Amino acid sequence: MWLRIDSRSSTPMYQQMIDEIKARIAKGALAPQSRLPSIRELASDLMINPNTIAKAYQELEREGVIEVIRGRGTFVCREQEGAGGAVAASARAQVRDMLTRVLVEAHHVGIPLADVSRELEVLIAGWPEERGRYSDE
Amino acid sequence: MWLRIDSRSSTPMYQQMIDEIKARIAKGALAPQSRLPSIRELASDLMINPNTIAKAYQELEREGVIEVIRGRGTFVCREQEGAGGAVAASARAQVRDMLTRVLVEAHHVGIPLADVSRELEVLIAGWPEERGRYSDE
Amino acid sequence: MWLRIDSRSSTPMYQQMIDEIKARIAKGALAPQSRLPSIRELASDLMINPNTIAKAYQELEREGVIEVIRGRGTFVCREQEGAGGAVAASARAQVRDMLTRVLVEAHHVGIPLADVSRELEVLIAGWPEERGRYSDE
Amino acid sequence: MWLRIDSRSSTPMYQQMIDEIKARIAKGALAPQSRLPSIRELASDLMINPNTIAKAYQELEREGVIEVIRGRGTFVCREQEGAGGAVAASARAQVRDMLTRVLVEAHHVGIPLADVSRELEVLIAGWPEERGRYSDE
DNA sequence: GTGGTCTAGACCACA
DNA sequence: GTGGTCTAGACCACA
Repeated sequence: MWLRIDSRSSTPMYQQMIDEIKARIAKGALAPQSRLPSIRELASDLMINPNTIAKAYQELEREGVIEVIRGRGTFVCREQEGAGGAVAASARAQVRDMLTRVLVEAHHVGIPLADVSRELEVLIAGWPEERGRYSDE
Repeated sequence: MWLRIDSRSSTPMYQQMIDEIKARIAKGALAPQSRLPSIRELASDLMINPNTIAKAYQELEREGVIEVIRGRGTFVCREQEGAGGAVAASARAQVRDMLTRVLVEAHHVGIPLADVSRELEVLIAGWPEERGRYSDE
Repeated sequence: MWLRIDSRSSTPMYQQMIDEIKARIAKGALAPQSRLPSIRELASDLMINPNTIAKAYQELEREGVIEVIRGRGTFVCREQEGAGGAVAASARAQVRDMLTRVLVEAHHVGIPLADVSRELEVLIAGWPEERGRYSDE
Repeated sequence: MWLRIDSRSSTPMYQQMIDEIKARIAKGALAPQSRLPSIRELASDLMINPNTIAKAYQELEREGVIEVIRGRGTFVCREQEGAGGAVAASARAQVRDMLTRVLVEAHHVGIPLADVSRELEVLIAGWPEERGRYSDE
């Protein structure tokens, strides 16, 4: 089974697919240019309505993560480089926002903020491939 | 206006309220024991149906964040419990999960992971009050 | 403080008073004929609205547990003997209903029914005074 | 009629539904995995507003008794968790509390405590299925 | 088809 | 005054 989806989860199935595919790409488990299963394949594989797969793929395409080439299939885009300037600013704002949420949640379950920081370091240290990007400092 | 809600957002209004109130408490902007506006007050303030406010308050009460005192009003709880035992494990797993999401998202918008880490440090440094909790190291 | 009431509890304060007073009588901590504090005394003692006390006392009087004697005060009734016949049947039905609830709850939290039974035996064994009533067998 | 609800009862209708459904599951009358009627079905069946049914279902889901599968319907959960750790302790305390209430009530209606005990034995003996749980002795 | 969100408004219980 | 329950009905997201 190419993908593992939990139909009982509260996050919609199409969203789970989006998250999982983006995660694989980010971790290098899905290389740029590589081909994704067709909607039909995946639908019968997961025993899920094809419309659900289609919705996930459409959203991924809209985000510029994958691209559909008529008659050939669906592929991971070469590079998703965050654009500079205004777009970058909003992207950073979004990341900051997500981090704030993590801290708020940590507070309410009684986890010290320092532990959150340490946890992040561990995750980054174990991250598969961070191919020579430069910090924008 | 006590709270700012975006009725056009895709996240439900009641969820926005929950998030915002938890954030304020976590940041110390809403002190323990302090009183929240009554459902009717907030409803007329935000021009939102009272049922929507009630739903948010009920969920916050269920989470142990606020408490209702009959006929008197709604108040921020004294203390959010420290993480202990099985609860702590799942809470930490959740935090790790949220952090992973942040890293995945950062990758896709082209933000170096080191920048995410730095951003987190900045947020923690500016966090209003972290009253002497101990890391569990 | 004669009585301990939790204003934060989800069970109404007047109901807590009813439960507690009935429990004390059942356990012999409040003897028949003994005098209860006046509404005013209790209200100022607990810093609670007198109307709330009055409501509890009224309900207890309606149930035949206490009696108000004009100008003298409020007293625990001599004996609350369950009447025979039809009343007894409905009383037994109520008890059976409560026991069923306990078993349902026990099931859902994963407590074996045998443990519930054992727990009940322990409670009965430690019951202060069961003055020679006869089982109706 | 799948469910019997008393709209004149002082216990809210949604609470009656919760109690009844949990009771059926505990007695094995509603098997794990089995499907509950849809909100709309049940609403028109009972001539009750769908929102009221939804509230009951949501609470049951929160308690981990049933689960919603998107677009498919609502189902009884596979297994109710066994009581372990801190949860177990508070669960047992709650059961003890409920039993105490029963004894207090029995006293006041004149039912000997021994009869309560016997009644419980009868209920347990007639309990549909108690599939090999172990007492924690 | 399924459940989730929200409104406008009535009525009730509690303090 | 406070919050809780319920209705009738609209509209939306998901599968």
